[in-house]
Amino acid sequence: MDPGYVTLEQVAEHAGVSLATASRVINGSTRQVSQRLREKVEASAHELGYLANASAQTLARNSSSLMGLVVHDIADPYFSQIAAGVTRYAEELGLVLVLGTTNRSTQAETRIISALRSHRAKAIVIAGSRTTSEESDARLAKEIEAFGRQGGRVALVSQATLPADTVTPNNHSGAAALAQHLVAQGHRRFAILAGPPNLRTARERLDGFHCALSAAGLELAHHNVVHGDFTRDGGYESTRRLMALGTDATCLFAVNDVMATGAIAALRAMGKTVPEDLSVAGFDDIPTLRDLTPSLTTVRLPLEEMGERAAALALDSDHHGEPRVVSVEGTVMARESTAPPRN
Amino acid sequence: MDPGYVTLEQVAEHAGVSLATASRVINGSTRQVSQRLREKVEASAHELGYLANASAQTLARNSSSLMGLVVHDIADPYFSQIAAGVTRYAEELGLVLVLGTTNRSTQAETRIISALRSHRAKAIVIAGSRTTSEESDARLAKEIEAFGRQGGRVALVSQATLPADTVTPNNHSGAAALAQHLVAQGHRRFAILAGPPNLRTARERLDGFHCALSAAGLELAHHNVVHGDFTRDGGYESTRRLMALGTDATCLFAVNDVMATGAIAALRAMGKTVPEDLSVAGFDDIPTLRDLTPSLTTVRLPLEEMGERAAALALDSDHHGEPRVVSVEGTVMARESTAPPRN
DNA sequence: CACCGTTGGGAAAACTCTTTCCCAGAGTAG
DNA sequence: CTACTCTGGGAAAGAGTTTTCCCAACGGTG
Repeated sequence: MDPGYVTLEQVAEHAGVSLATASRVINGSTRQVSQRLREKVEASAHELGYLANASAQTLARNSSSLMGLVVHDIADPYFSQIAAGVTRYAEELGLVLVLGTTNRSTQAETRIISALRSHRAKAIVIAGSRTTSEESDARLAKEIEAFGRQGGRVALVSQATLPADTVTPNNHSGAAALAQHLVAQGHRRFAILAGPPNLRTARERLDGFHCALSAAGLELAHHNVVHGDFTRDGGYESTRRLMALGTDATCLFAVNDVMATGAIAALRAMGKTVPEDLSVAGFDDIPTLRDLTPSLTTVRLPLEEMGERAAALALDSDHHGEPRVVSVEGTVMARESTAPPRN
Repeated sequence: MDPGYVTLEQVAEHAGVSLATASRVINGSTRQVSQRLREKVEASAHELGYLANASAQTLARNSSSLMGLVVHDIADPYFSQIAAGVTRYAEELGLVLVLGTTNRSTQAETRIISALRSHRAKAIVIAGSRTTSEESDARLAKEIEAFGRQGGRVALVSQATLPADTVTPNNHSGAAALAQHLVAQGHRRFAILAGPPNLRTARERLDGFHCALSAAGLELAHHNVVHGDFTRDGGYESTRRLMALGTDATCLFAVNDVMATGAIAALRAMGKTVPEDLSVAGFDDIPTLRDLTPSLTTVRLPLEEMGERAAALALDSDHHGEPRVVSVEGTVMARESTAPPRN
């Protein structure tokens, strides 16, 4: 009856040494083992095809080689980019990455984090903007705190209200820079697809854009700001509503690229051409969207790098003070979807 | 000194019962526990904030709640779609998903699988076409076999040479159906961006397309088939090479959507318009690419569903015979990037 | 009322490692 | 030559669960 795996005890026996010695050979412990025994153990391990039992190791060491990543939706290119960065960093350190998706449910989020806690994960990266709801934040903060007491560390991507290291895009300044660019192009009246009203990221981009307009002495008409889902279809839908009400705007700013994509599709369906009838700009610079026609004016965010840096923060175990905040600047990518307005 | 976690023993003590009883209450075992004790234990567990140690459970049960997913690149929308399907299924069953990315290295692949083996994962889904290299397949087959002996199960997405359950798109028939559609539109001379020569998926799509042309009595000129990377940039590059050599084709078939995207970009850069100067078709129907202009004629694959079905196969533990193969048909999506050729 | 089967509780072994602690032997200094 | 310090090996004690095995109590049958 082949159980399918070999234990360290069998390796030790096969090599004619004690369990302790075998253990010391397999994982280079601080203790020395003589060359002779070392070779014997290594030979036996190889011959028997020994593979350590990770759970037993985790239990004995009380620390695992797992790292967690929590995203809203892995099929969303925004998150899959970040995931690629986190993955790369984890792989480099020989860590195993656990992926949890929340579908924007805070309940799922706490469930996932508690699962990671139960697995004694080393660190967790939580990506994805949070709603501004106080009460779900409190629940999450409690989980994070519990995780910290266990010796785990958390880093966040693009959200700064929780007590943990954070990598956050400077949404405010990115949106402001975009606004300045558009104003310089000659636009004076803007419409905004502002996404969900309580989503922090969406809010910051809206605010940044708004501020820059104010600074330029321009007003943003209330009826030109429409809220909707943070998705392609949300952008489509919001644009239809905006146009149905009529707008005098010459430029439409969607607070992320996928919404901008939906907006362009909606405008095309209505027989409007971009940028001739209306300019459209987005935010994020999603790689898969770079080949849209017209190509999208947007703000580039180094998403993969952000993931990597968040992973690095989460795994930097010798920092123990105030949460650190790394702010990442976006750069305006001027492309075809915006053009000076026709007078 | 707060260790940060509560053990089952502490719960048992707090509730005034034995460790065995506490264990039986927390995970509904087959054994009954009286209502009275059950409530006491539950109350204690809740009061102390008990969270089971997953490693200890895995060790004791010799079976974990982990499920593995192996992809080439999580930022590639093809894989992130599949990942979304697998995730959904895993989450439904309360399993924790471990994500491994190989960057198309078979070495990384075996490393990841052995890590999953060491964690006593329940099942693994391996997504992504394999190269047709015999020798790396053999190594992988050995890992999979070892995993099976441990009681784990593997399912593959889109590759059928290994001895494990497989969900595979019918690349051959999908490409053939696409070819038929294009021939019916009036095209007679085709060029193909065939991807890497040794990549199974690419090969099958090429073959299917080729077969259908032959059946229609059409030839495929050798110089009209160009190989290159399976990526957006590979498509761009391949198209440039194709056009530099000159082609008489009226329609260009790229064996996946991202390559088709690169092709359209390259053509545009050369001042050619699609579909007027040249029709372009792809394969996969990546959602984020649906808003391209012109919209892409392609073959739709239900990627998320494929991921889900693969997960289901991998977790269906009462099947123990020959590997099963689930074939998924693609459907031709006729859109704007192809049009009847101008005579 | 004796016997038997069932129910529910607890003690303890098992799972596979890591690490502490102890000990023998070798080397070194006084 | 003794005493002391290293060095490297092994026995055994954990780590936190699950599960087997044993036992007491109870209810029903003849």
